[in-house]
Amino acid sequence: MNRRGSTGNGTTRRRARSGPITIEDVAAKAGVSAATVSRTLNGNYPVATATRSKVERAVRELGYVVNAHARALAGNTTRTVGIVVNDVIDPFFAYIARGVEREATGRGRLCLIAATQGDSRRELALVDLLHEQRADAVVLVGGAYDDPTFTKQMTKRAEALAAAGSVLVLCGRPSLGPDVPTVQVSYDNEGGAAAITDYLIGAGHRRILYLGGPTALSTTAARLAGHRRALAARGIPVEEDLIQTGEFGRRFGYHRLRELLAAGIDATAVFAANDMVAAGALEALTEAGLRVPADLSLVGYDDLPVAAEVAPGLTTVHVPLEEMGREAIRLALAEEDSDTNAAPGSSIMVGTHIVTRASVGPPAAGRPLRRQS
Amino acid sequence: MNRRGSTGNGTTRRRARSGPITIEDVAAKAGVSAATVSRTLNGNYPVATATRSKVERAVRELGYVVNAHARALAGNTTRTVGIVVNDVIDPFFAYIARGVEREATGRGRLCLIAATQGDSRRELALVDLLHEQRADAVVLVGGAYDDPTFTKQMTKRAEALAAAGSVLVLCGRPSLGPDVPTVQVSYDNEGGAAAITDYLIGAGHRRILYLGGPTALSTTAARLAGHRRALAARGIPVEEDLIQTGEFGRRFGYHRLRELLAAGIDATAVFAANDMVAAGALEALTEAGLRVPADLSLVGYDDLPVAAEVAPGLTTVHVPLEEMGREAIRLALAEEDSDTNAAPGSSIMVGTHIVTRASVGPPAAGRPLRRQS
DNA sequence: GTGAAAGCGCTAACAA
DNA sequence: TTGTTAGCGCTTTCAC
Repeated sequence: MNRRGSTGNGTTRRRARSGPITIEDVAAKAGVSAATVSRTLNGNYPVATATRSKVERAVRELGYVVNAHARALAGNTTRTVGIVVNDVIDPFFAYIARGVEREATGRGRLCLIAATQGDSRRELALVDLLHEQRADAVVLVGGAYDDPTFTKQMTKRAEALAAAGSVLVLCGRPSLGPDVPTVQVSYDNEGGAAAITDYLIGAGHRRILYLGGPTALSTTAARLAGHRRALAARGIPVEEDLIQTGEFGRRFGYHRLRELLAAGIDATAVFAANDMVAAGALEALTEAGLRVPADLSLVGYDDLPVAAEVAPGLTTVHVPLEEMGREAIRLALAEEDSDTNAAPGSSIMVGTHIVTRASVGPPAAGRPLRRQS
Repeated sequence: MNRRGSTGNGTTRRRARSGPITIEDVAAKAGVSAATVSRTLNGNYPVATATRSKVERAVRELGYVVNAHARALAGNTTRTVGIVVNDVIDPFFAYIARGVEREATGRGRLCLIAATQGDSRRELALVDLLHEQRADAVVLVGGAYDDPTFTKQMTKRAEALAAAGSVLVLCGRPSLGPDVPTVQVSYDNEGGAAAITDYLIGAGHRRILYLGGPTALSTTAARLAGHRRALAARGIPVEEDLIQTGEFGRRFGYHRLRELLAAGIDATAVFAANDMVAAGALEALTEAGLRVPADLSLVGYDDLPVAAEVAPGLTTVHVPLEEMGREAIRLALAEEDSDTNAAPGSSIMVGTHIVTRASVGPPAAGRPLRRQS
């Protein structure tokens, strides 16, 4: 409905209309052709200065705003990128999203964002939706689903995207397989974990409780792997009682450590799988009347804001999340912009480093540790 | 480049092509017309069951993905909404963004997001960009700019959007004026501030330090106004020394309170203009060896995650941020979907309530308070 | 229930 | 430097 009449209009005057202002309207008002208006607006073609000002004036007076969809359709270029996250609140995702948004904006792209709420089917549907939008790149962040069916379905979408000249970017999540056309941005998850475990060992700790993080998912299981590796490298036996995996949230850290404390734990330090878990652990410790780091040392992972906000500040592994988001777009658009379909799937790994705050000290004497009084 | 050849193809067979798969390809494969494919896909028109399955099969086998831009152009419907925030990291914005994203997704819309980084000119440019995208609604969140030129420019955009059948939504930010076509979602900023001040008074406090928040911007100045109003209502004189406005960040809370503590302050409670400031204040207090709430009570505003994360938990004013985001989209799309151009600018105010945690107690005896030792 | 045809608003050859 | 002319891929009358 509300379509403009055909051009077969009896009068020679501009036809009276109510619809949106189009490039034709601007052209008419400026006394030039639509092509000239287009060229002026896009500035990718020589236009006489006088013509240019006439056009600009007409645009201003008419309040003309180009229709991005018409442009996308005709020009075969959308100037948008998509990002799919678990949840826009979670700082882990939010920082990556910030990097994506900033880099995209810097390259003149708008950013489509969608949240899965941890639902893998929604994730697939959202990738489709972003494909429909013909986004120049679709970035998938963190939190993968460890399910072969899912992997197959996502692989199909990666291929479809690639066939359509776009690209699926895996940001901080496991690969879909060697032959799947994706771009990958990862960080040294295992290395960071090994480094901070080694840091704890260097501070004199031998009995370190590993707390939190799912057991299965490869990306995050890497942290535990790094922990084990560091222990092994120093010849410290791994005691399975000291490996307490579970979830990634603050609540898990609080509750599990609370239980452990009630039973009494024989450890001098806690390595929480991420800062959220660490914050929960700290709460349990404080509640139990235990001081950090005097009674127990504590480290986290990710270097989220909460690590700096708790008291004492958390020594943790810094992950350059925002940088990863930027890198995701850089890589994706590099493939895109350089017309070469050459690079079948570039991939990059960013480094991590330890941020020292106040939560680590030498091992305390008395053990096992229990809730006080 | 890469355009398909004209239809004047010598052969009767499907022409060999490499370009994207279009609705025509699906139609050919299913042995129906493009119109039928369209109707099947949109499900808004009767299609024979047999035909439907043929089409669905063709879609699946070809891996066809509809082109949203072509659809938008032809159907005059984009199914996207836009949101402009200061920064995607800031929980205040992130929660509202979550509401917008969820409500939009629930209504089959995709969400375009962009961040201003506090730059008003960027904000104007981003609204233009979202207009180009023909977003069904453009939501502007918080952080307004107190500048008549800016207001005029944004007003122009609100009008342009309205003329184009879209709508500008002001979410938690001041009105552009009575005649500007916008939708507004606000919260009871002043009421919340009055309520929590009254809560403090009820707990026995008479000398309350108000800390943080810009002096100028109307939205946030409302908090100070509410504070004053509650004091006045109880007949407590306002002492200007106890009004310490400034910024909205954690750093401000920390540094300003630290200075005040060094000089000694004669107050029994602190009302921080938001939870960030409160967190900073708490840090300064802890560092000074003062206990909350034993030595000093402390309240915040917004009920951001940090309020629950610090120890002791902050008693604060809960602002239903996510709900505001949802409401923004509901209102905007209600105007949109009900074709009535009737509602010139609906507006809604959501309520706030106090969340009680552990940071408020009875007034301490000894005063003035100083840094200990 | 289905097809043919027109056109959404723009860009990109190709001429001039 | 500018205008003319085809479409981009889809939806939607209007017929049948």
